[in-house]
Amino acid sequence: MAKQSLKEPILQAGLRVMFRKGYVGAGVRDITVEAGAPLGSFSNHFTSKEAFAAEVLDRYFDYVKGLVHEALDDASLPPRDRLRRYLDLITDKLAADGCTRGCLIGDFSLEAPGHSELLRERLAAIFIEWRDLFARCIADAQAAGEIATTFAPEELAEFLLASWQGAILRMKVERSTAALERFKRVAFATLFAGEPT
Amino acid sequence: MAKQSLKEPILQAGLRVMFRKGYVGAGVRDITVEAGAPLGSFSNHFTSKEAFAAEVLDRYFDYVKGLVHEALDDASLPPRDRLRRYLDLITDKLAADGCTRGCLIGDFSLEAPGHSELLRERLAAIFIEWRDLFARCIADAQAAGEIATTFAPEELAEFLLASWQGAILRMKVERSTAALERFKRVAFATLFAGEPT
DNA sequence: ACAAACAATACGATCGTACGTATTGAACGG
DNA sequence: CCGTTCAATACGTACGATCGTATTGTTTGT
Repeated sequence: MAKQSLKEPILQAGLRVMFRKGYVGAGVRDITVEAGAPLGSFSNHFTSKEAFAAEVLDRYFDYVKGLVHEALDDASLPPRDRLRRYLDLITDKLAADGCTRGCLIGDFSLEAPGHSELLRERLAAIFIEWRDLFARCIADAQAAGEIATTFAPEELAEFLLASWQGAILRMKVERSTAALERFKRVAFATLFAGEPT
Repeated sequence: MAKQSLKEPILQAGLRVMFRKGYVGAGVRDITVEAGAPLGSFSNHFTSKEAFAAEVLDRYFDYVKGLVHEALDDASLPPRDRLRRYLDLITDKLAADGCTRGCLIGDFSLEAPGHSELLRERLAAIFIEWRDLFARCIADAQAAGEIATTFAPEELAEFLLASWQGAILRMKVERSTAALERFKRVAFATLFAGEPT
């Protein structure tokens, strides 16, 4: 080994800067300056900005998966409440940043398909994995009679994730959590309502 | 007057290019080349890229409003079917482009808040106007007993628009209309379901 | 000493913007 | 009815900054 690597700080700075400025808007220099690293270190550790972004995205998704498990694996709560718990958790985190940043996965979803086929494919894979995590919880809720079985768990999970991204998008424009709260209010009264009696 | 103005062609080219590459990604040169106009003409007609984008956005929203009225003012259809008609209309248009471009309003919602306060404010205003158009139709549907009155029309309209943007986002990643079709299927069975009996 | 990583600089391309000039069509005086 | 004038617009080009990337030492820890 040589000197202590700056790879990790650069990745973390990349996450922050890309949150602020998006994939295209985040310059490599912006990132290295934020990391307190020289520009050359970027070339050294990453073959391209695109490959770098893919790595940032993967790490971010790992972080998100941690939050998902934190909420959805909580056996002390009924399954339906675990879903709400997740959304509340995210709401708090987004509010803590003043509603200025959203979800990197959603951000990249809008930008990346036009710029990078690599990122687009990574995103597609992420959504599948993400959806399966939620589908399991939804299936449990359906089995417990908390949620109507009109739709398959995967179907509801896809709808939830996509629509939630839409709510986050609105949050950024309005600089308010109103869209997030509205999503929860409406979704849990309709989408995640019990069986029609 | 002098020579025929190239302002209009440049605006139309701007719409196309920004669809493909986003706000940051679309260079002024890309746009003028697409328009077959010299770069100087851009400076002449627009004070900045930001102001230009605002003008493109306004024109795009005018176009969208045309589609909204086309679907929502169709008195031959019951109100609830008009909503579906609108979503079908958009689905067809997005599918016609191979699911590569989405909605400029959604695209800008992601990028603009971090780059331009001007655009952010325009977007917020657009969403309000847009929502009111749908709220009226939803109110009619509620009055006709087609949609449950659990939520206010404005509330449902906001939810619809935000979630629909989320579905479009997914469409771009998956290059398929599956997310759009799923949205309609689920939303009309839950969100826009009749009164619980 | 030898990899690995830092560190500094430079490349060509492209970025958004600005400026000076050429060209145009309509208004106006005779 | 014609020629001059004038504002508006097109147009070509150039600026300084920044883009992503590459290259070349220099330092560091084992």
